[in-house]
Amino acid sequence: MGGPRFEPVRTVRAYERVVEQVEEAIESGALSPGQRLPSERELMVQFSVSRSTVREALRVLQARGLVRSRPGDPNGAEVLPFSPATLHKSMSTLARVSELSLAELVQFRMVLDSSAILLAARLRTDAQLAEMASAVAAMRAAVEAGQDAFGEADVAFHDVVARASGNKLIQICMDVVRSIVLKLVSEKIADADDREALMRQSIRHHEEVLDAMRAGDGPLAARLSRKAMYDYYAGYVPAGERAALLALLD
Amino acid sequence: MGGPRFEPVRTVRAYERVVEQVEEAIESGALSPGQRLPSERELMVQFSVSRSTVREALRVLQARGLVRSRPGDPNGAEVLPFSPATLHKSMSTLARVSELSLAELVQFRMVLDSSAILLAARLRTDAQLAEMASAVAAMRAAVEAGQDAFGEADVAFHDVVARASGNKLIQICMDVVRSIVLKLVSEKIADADDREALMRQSIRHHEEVLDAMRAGDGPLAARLSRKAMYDYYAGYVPAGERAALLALLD
DNA sequence: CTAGTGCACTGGTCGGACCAGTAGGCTACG
DNA sequence: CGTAGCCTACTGGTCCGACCAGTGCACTAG
Repeated sequence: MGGPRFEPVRTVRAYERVVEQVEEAIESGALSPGQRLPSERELMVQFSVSRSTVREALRVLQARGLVRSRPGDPNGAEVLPFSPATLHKSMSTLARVSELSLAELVQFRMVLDSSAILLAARLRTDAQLAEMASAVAAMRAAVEAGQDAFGEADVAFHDVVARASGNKLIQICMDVVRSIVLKLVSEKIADADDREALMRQSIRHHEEVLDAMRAGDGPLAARLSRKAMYDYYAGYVPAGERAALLALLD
Repeated sequence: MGGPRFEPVRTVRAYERVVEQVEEAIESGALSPGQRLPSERELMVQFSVSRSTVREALRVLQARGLVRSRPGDPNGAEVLPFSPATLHKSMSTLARVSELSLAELVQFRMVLDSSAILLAARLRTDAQLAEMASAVAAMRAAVEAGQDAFGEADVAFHDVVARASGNKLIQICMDVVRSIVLKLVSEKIADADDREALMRQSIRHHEEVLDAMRAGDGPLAARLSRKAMYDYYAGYVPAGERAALLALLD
């Protein structure tokens, strides 16, 4: 023992080093969204690697949502502003391959949504409160119109709440998980009668939550929102898994 | 108007179609983790594209964490079991480029952690409770030993809680966000005196949470955990942003 | 002054080539 | 007969050169 500690040699691929450098430039702010990378032929000179290597690096960067390239564009690849698209992608595959149950997803939404509402009840502006109210009004108007309009108004409501929570991470995660849940649920949509009853119930719940927020009672609003989410989705969740959701209700 | 609705032709890159097919095979279960893809030269025959195209597709799949390839391996690329690595990656870049503040991250942890504790208080087994107790004991023993051991014991505690919550999504997100927070905080570590006081305080808090869970009082345990997290991290959070964290305390 | 045409780029794809690894069969030696 | 060592047939990683189909811009012809 003693003597120098040898580390296992980690062979670093050439394209990985290209990725690292470009990634670092983007995250450090040296390259900001909207700016262009040099062309592939220019990059292969700067990095002194072949175009194949440059292209593989660009594919990785593109898969990570950092850049986008268009054929024929006289400029190089474009640096993109961050979008939760890759977060969404990886969470979606997580949901599929890792066997996330609908119950777990809904439970996660209950947690995030009620927390956002708790925060929003204390931090929201009056303008945001008005936005929420008009979203609920849109929901009411959409009962007859069709399910698309109702869903959109519902999403709009929760979007305002998420924004009002002041936490971008909560906002993004709610957005991602919500769309996954909606996709799962849309595959087994309830029949028309149930749907209309569900919609009316949901509107009532939203109004209650809104009232509680208006009154500044965050904990109440949060509790109501959990109950609302449960009532809305319980029918889609296998009976055996509902117990986990009930554990979140008071 | 009227007439056929023409959609804009979406030029699909060759490598994208390769990605789609392989991805579909993996997510449908036709290819399960541990299995091998055909070699690149074999794939270029099956898809009748060039090797460059196959390789770009493999780079994308690798960036998504679905496969891994090793040079010299007589088999092709290996199909990987899902790991939260790409989720972690995208959330990390989110934290960096999208300017997530430490306050937002800690707030997110407060939400997830307290929810996990709330669930765990009702769903945990006795064995898991014992694991938590031994983790706290390890924390106590580690105060003198060093900061690494303390941190590991702390992580172990929250890991058991996350598992006991029964929600894999919560578990994974907690893991990801926790490591990001720890990385941010480790850069501005408190000086030794404060640290020891923090550790002792943290242990006391963990014991209180543990007691509440033992008593089956989930809401109390959850409230205590939020308070504990706040006390532990408030010192690292700029004063102006602490208000958002306080909004989660009762 | 404008409409139209090229040209000089871009990224996407292809094919071939070489290298450095690895695994497993084969051989030659003990 | 058993084994240590070599040899070969693969693998992925990298490079090169070529061609195509787009795009934007300058230039030209009306």
